[in-house]
Amino acid sequence: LETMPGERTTIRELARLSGVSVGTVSRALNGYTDVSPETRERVIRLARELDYTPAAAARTLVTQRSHVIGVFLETGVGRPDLQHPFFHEVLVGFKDCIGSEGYDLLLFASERPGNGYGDHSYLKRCRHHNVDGAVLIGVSPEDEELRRLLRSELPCVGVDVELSGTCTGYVMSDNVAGAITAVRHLHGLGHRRIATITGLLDTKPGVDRLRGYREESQRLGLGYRDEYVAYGDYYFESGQSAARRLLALDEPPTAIFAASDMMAIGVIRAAAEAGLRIPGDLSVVGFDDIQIAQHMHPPLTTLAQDKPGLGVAAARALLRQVDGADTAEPVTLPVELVVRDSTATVGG
Amino acid sequence: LETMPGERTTIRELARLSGVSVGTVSRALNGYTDVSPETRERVIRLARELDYTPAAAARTLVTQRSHVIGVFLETGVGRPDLQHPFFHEVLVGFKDCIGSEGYDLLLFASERPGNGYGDHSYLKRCRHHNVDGAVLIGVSPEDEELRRLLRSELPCVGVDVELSGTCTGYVMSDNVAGAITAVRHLHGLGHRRIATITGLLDTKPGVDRLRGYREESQRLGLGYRDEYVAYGDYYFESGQSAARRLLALDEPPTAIFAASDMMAIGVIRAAAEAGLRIPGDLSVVGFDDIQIAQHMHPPLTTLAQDKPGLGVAAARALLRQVDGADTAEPVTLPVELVVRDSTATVGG
DNA sequence: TTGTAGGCGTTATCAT
DNA sequence: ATGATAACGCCTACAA
Repeated sequence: LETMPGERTTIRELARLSGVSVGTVSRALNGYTDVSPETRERVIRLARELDYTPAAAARTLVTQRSHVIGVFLETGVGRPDLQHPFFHEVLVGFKDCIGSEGYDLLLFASERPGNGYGDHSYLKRCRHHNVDGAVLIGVSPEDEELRRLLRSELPCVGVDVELSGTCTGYVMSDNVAGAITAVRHLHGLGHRRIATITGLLDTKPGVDRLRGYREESQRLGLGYRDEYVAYGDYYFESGQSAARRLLALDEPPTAIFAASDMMAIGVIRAAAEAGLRIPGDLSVVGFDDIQIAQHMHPPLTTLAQDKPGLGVAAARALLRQVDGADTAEPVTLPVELVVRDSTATVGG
Repeated sequence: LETMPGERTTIRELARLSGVSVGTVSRALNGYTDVSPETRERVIRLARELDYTPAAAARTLVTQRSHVIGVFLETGVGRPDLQHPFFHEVLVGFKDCIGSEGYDLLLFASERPGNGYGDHSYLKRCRHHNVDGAVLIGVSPEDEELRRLLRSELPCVGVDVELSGTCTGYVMSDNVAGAITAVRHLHGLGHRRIATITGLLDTKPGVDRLRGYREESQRLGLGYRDEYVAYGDYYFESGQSAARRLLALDEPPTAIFAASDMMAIGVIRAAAEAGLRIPGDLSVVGFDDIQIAQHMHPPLTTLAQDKPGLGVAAARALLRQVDGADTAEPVTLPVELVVRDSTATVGG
């Protein structure tokens, strides 16, 4: 009852050893009902003893289902968002959820897999590996190659990017509501001169957070001041320099809503340079709730995104498509205001 | 010259359309020399027009090479190291390097891929997908299942974990040297009462950083004080509470070497609580050089690990194995002292 | 309930 | 230089 050490145990081997045909083995292993209990038990036991595992390649070939989900996680210099640990945290949630459903993840790394046949486009790479679906993170929606993928019949889901296509959905935090909450929180503390530092405005989260800021400012009758909108790119440096400009204004803001925690940290730094105390002289609200946010000095008030939750939502949306759903509703997850010590009543 | 829209273009289709046999098409596409220039050109052009890509599954089946590298990135609660963005940064370097060599990454997510055949062990999961090699991140080397994988003939490489086995190597920063450098730096600034906060001592980096601290302390004649060694787990909270204990000592240290930046940030926080100024009253050195290290207040002096470099080194080591190398030397990468503002001359 | 056989898309080994 | 043809490991009608 032994096999060669280095050799892969095949279904044929199992058949030989258990004295039935390969067809029967396959049926037994795959839980078909039309196989006698004794046979099934014998086969399963043997499979366990020999530590048998089916060859995914063979199975994929015949069933045309790979049980693998493709992941495009763009980390190039063009899309620096990915240095952001944010996406990795989303990916963890995605992985856990999809894993529990029997799928593995293929992280696309090569533009010419197997060194063959020239550069691979999004769609080509998916087809090459026969992935059952794909999740797109940090991609730019304008890309023509990407549009071809979305036009195909392959289930896709975007994270933090508004994708539309045949079987395509996306997940995103409720950025507008988050920004509104931020402004309202500051307003509630008595602030009337509230500025914002935006994220990249070629990303939907960036645009939405700005929109929420504007809407709520207007609604609260704060009036719109062009000079109170500074443009950033989510990163520390842009937050710091934007804050410097803001604080140098004739009528500087008493509160700043930054569209990311990293920028908020930059704001705090700029405030320190200017000899301002947080939150005494300036209140700061961030966005994301990254890990160190709570460990800053002072701990940062921010809008917490449910990062693993976004991953789980993406996974669910994708699996629904894979299982043949015909609709692909975009899903929006709520964000939560976490009040810590970087905000206080105005002048307080 | 058209194919069905949703249908996959196969090599057979290519053969039909170009009027040659599938064998010839395969040879033409794979760059064999024994095919006439005209035929080759015709086939390649057709393949491009039809956006043909070979089915990885079929190819894997016959060649027994998948051009896929498996990734075990343990993110469970048991191994919380993975919340650490550190490993993700390593993974980026790994991915880029391995991608340029024509490989893609399979991120293992499911314990029962395809919902079949019971839970999969490390080895089983690798065999299932026929990966050409595997990289192990955040795993515990004691695991019996893991040892079975390492005993197999499958090329493996560990990151920050000392693995040994048939075709197994590992990559790691020079943690001992890093700790030595930290102590020497502080000693050079006049510090004589230097404490440390360790990382997890069931990880090699944790042990090595402590060893370096001890060795250099002894060498410099600082004497060994048991009370100057506090135990942490790499995370903020442990750094904070360890620092509180250290600072409450009768003869508190004037400098603390923390085995991670997160703990160093915890130290800074504890110092602030105690009314101590950094670096005036206490110097702090971290380890890792995580992104926010430079943006802290004060910017953190730390030992920078080359995270993408570790990934690249891991990739190279693994590919060497895949290509048939018989040796698997562990590789150690140097760390670099980055002096910022959290360290100063004693009492300065 | 079980066996047989065809086929999934390639590559590789023969001939020719 | 090219064309058959046999694998690769598995699933799934269809037959028995």
